[in-house]
Amino acid sequence: MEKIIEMKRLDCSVCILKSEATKNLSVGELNILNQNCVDVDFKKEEVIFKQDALSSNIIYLQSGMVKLIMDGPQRKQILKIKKAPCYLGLPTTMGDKINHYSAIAIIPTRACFIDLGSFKELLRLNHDFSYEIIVELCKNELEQFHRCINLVQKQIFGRLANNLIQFSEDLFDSDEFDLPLNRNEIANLVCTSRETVSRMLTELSEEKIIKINGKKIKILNKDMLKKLREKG
DNA sequence: GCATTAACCACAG
DNA sequence: CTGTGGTTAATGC
Repeated sequence: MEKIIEMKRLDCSVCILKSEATKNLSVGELNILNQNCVDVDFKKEEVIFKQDALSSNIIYLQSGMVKLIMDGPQRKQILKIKKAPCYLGLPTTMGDKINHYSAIAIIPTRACFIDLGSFKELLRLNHDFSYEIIVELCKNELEQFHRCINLVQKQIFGRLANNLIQFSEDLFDSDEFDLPLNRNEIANLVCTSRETVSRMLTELSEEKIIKINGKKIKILNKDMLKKLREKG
């Protein structure tokens, strides 16, 4: 029995290559991590954690991509798309006992579940580790503030342009990519209707700013797209 | 008034 | 699931 568990244990040193925070861990601390985390593979559309469920894990995304969704009074709202490597659910696990949003894989995703107690222990033990976690949280907060301004003060072309640029620059590092969401979900992300997204995408295509073929998008005129983003 | 923006409905591939 | 057309309400010259 002990042996099987032993075999299933993972080697966190692999992840060290990716996470700014775990780079700082000593051998002993890494051992704590090693013995208190499990990694899981998720298929597209599988739920990684669910709103209103009890949360007792910090989740580290090793690979893949995820959408964060919150049930609002009117409808479900896509809060953000997150790409590995990153931590998931820091605010939802540290902020309350219960998840305030759900995370769903949008492509095959590998995630590491870290026991909350052990994670807190590492925060106490290693200041450099904690520092990196704080940096990640701060970046997240700034991003949210920008997203808020973007949503509230821009019209839909600006909002859509902003999100297309983010897909290209932050998620795919390419001017050509497959949309990870259907039109309805894009509408939800941009806070508009599905029909409006359709119309605007075809319009952007007619203006030769982007090229669309189903979910495939190619940005042809990034300058123009950026102007749209600025103008709102 | 008239124009613009964008949501909602309906219908067709 | 998507794209398009018609309609409608709100807002701003």
